[in-house]
Amino acid sequence: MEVRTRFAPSPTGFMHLGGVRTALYNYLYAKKNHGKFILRIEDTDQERYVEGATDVIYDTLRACGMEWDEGPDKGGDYGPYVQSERKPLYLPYAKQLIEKGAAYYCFCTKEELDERRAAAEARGEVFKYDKHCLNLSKEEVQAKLEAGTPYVIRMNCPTTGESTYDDEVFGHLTFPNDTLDDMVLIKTDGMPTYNFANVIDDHLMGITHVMRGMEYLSSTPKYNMLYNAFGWEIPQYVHLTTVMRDAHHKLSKRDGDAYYSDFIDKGYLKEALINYLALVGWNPGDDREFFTMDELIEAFDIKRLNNAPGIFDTDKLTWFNAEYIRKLPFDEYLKMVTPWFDKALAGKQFDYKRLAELMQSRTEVFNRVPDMVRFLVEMPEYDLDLYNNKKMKTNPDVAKESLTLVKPVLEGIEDWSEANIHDTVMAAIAESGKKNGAVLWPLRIAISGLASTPGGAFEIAYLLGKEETLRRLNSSMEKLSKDA
RNA sequence: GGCCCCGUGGUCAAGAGGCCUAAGACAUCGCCCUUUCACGGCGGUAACUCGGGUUCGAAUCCCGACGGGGUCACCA
Repeated sequence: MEVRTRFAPSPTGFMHLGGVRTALYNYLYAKKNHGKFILRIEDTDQERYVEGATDVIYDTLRACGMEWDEGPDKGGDYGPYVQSERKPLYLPYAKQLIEKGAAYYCFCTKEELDERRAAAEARGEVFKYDKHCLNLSKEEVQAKLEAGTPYVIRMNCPTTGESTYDDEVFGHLTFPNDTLDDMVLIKTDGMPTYNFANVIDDHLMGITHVMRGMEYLSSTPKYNMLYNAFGWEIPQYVHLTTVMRDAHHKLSKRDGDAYYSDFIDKGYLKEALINYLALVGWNPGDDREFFTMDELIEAFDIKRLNNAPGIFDTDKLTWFNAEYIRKLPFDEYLKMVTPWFDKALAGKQFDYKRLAELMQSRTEVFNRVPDMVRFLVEMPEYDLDLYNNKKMKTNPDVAKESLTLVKPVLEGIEDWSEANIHDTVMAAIAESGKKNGAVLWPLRIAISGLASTPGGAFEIAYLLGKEETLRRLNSSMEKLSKDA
């Protein structure tokens, strides 16, 4: 039988990383088995409708390389793929259930239920719908319906015994039936609830493997009752663990670190994000860590899905990102880093190509770039203490001598190329008998004002240009004789 | 609180009774390379939640405790 998986997000306007991972596993499993990956939009909550939200879903999935085989914008043999467009479909199924005695009309209002729920909570009890409306006679129900009384349709759950099912990740699961609540299938507005639509659609769309977050673990017995009531085959369940921010919280929008776009905006590469995400809760069984999408497809195996929640480690993601950035073809890196250079260096002319060469191995996340290059346009205030470096055998006094030595040398350089600056200054140092570090360290400090910079004294002098280099050198020498 | 799930270093994890004196990666620390930093190379610190069983033998199986998470909506 052909494998058919689905990703069924509700359009909230953002793609949660946990959702991206769920989509990814669904995609990988389908592709691995030469099956179909279906995209279905679950928008049965009309109050939560967000303009443009489906585009966010499309764009994210496509950007990551998870092209779906069937979906709202693509069609397919099982459409429509947007639940709100499927609305007329659901009621007849609910009515079938009523005829079978597996569901019933309920006329209790939301307000009444809220009151009863509050009362139950006040008594320290768990609220469970008491099947009040199940006891209504056929005539009473008929009368209320004819009178146009608003209603919902509830599922009639057993209150005794237990339910079991098998999950590919969690194994054999057992739940006592007395904790099952008669969930609403059809809402007052005629829309199905997720709980209902999900079952109907998964069946109608021929979904063979349901991979979703483990928050559905305990409501799955109810879904199974629905499948059974209809006489439908129950799909394979693959419940995925939660992606956590730390041991106590899942990734949430409040941290500003939960959405795909948060990370892309910060300058994380989607390839790095996908690669890392795949590894939170899954592993290939060997020591491989780097995967292209095709390699993930090849390596993916449900059996290697973990059943303990995983913490999303930004440090590791950042490492992945830095690795991916280093592997970028230079031209691509240059293109990507340019806007980040612009952020700090706006207006001034620098040799971006050379700067990029120096920066590529030092870039972990693009949003850290501006702070790393800003010193080129604005000489930082710095402390004379920076001239103290034991290993370089330098201190403010040594620095003063070194800078005095190097200044006329720099002034005399006509061809301000990096190579020429290097050769000329190195020759002068050799002639003076000084140690390289004793000259080069102070020089770099004098023209950068920073303890660490992307590149050494020559690279920075070159980037700055002769005029600015000498200007900084002079001002640093002044500072040195004034304060030292 | 009821029910359910989970429990190997700070993090991701390998491990499916002897191969474990517990792999690998990130982070961290140290050394080397080097005109700084980064890259790269080498090395170190660091874990089976606890308590009972079962067994000749347990990180692996069972029970309990503890800890964490999930779920109890006309949200998905």
